[in-house]
Amino acid sequence: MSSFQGQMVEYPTISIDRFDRENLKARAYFLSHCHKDHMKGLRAPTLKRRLECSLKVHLYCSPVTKELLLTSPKYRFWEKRIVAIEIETPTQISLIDEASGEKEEIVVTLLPAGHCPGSVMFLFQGNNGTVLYTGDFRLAKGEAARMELLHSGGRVRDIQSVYLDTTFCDPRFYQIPSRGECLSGILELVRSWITRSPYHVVWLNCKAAYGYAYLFTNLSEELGVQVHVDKLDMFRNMPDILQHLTTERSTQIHACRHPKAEEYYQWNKLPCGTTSKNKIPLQTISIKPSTMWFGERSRKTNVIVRTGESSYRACFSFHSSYSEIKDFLSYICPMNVYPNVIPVGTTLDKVKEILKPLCRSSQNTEPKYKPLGKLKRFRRVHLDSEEEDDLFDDPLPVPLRHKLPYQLTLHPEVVLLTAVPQNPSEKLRKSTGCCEVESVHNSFLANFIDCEESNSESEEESEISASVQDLDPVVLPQQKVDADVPQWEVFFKRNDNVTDEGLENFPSSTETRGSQSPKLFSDSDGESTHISSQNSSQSTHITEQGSQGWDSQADTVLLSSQDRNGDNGFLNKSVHRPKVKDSVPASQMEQNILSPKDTPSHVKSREQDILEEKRLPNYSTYTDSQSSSDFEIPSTPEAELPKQEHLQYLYERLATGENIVVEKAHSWIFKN
DNA sequence: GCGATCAGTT
DNA sequence: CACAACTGATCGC
Repeated sequence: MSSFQGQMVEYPTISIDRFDRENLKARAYFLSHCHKDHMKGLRAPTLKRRLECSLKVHLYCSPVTKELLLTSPKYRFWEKRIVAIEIETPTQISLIDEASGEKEEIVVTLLPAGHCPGSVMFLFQGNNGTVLYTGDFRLAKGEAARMELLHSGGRVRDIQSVYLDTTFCDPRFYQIPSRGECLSGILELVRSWITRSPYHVVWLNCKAAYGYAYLFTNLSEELGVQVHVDKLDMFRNMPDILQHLTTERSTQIHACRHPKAEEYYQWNKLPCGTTSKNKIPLQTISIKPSTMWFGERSRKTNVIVRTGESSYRACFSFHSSYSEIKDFLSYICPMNVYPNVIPVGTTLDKVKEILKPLCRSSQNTEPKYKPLGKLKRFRRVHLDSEEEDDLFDDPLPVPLRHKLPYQLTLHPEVVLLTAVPQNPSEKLRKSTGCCEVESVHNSFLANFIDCEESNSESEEESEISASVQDLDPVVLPQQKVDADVPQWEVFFKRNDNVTDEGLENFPSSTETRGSQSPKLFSDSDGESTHISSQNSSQSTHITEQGSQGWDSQADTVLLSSQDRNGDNGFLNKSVHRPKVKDSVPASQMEQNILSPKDTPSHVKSREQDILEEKRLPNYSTYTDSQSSSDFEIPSTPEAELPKQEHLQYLYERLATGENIVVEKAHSWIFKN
């Protein structure tokens, strides 16, 4: 819960995300996203009255936020006073004191925050310096480096203060599985269920909050099944979201709600009814998106956790993890940082203690040089003319250039890779200002799900860890591999460190698919579910943008290949599959088919086969879009660019299963 | 009656 | 152990 009071020390005449008390006097208002806890006072009669007499007061937000806000009649009175500002378009605003006529100019730039549809960060530039208000955000490691407008003259802007979303700024929340990993996990769970028969349905037990649209659209996109929701009028002008939603209950994916949701959750009843239109009982599983987090050194487990016979929790987070926050802030390296949130169980001082070392020290006021890697190199020459923070020499800053799709603007050569098979939902993501970078890439990446120790909640039945077993046949574009840097995929061998435990997580996907059995794996003791993390925690951060946490990529790569090998012909969605006994509960089927205790030996050999294939010279066919960009954009200024021979060495050692010195690897790749 | 606040729940 | 939303009780206008 944000404890930001609405005002920044540098620009106290504007108010952001708070509209009560002192903020009633603001010359301008800003709303970062449409969540209630950032809208305090926004519909209060006092503010409404003020608006009626102060005609120059406006509310600035993203176009999507405006749309969502005005959907609610309670906020309609704002209609004439909301100014939608396009993402990444520096815009000058005059802050006028209506009593004195005093005027101050400020330039604001909206940057995508990846928190929910329309969510943005605000970058303010004015006479009191450049400040960044992050609102709530979920940005993967390295994403700040790709935000062009955070840079100037090839460097990170000199930022005076950051007002930071510190929701998870505590080492407890060291990592949260990436959006892509979570999405993949949920996708495969849903797929494994709804492909059994038309009467197998999934209920996504989501809160009434913006932020799940991206989940719905991705599931719908991948599975070709619309999502049943109660309301969709807020998306009426967002066709790319709208097309994936329906208010018609005869679909297999539901996100409809009910006041007594918990009862439904426990009894696996669908809020909109328990039988199909022709009175056939529906087989329902429920999935509750929840934040799951993992400590730095914790064991691995899955992003899907089974909580009952037919109920699951799936990892889903709207906020950046501890390591993502640290990456973000250390990249920006401002003079000051102000936490917007004090997480429960910690204090302002503790949070500051964590964040202060990531800021510029008071001794060294010189902004640190931030090499921009490819971003810098790919900047066009003409851009240099508008660099060096000189926006105020120009009375009316205009957009820096013709607006390109986000990724194009930021990382042109990555776009060449991903834009080839135009992702049909890219427009949507753009339009919602949410998660563009990661989503787009992950739809190709087929990120998978493994992460460390679960924060199981003690509720409902004892939890059963479950793992989704295989991935959908993601069509990867043929991708160019950076020839300069050794590729992890070439060297990594799945069975390096595969223990029996590890294998349990990887029953053959061909097996699974062949029988249309569930792709879930249940394990009652939880101890044996985790994938041996030795290797993957050493895995280098070779994802490109949309990059995830720094581990688990090895598994991701493996699974992607495994899946594609075993599963290419499987495209038939929503067809009845007679082989499966519809009435058998998922748990039973999983036990029957995927019992960890008797993983058939041929499964292992199949794995080996796959791994062999992975090492074939034509591996590039299967290579994820994981270019080397992260090496070229070190996440900290101190980070050393790994040398080719080092990487070569590292990968070879890992590939052959030999020990390497972990600290050494970390010093190349990770910050501390 | 409405809204703000708080505690509790999910 | 979180979030974001909701519910219900209480208080004040």
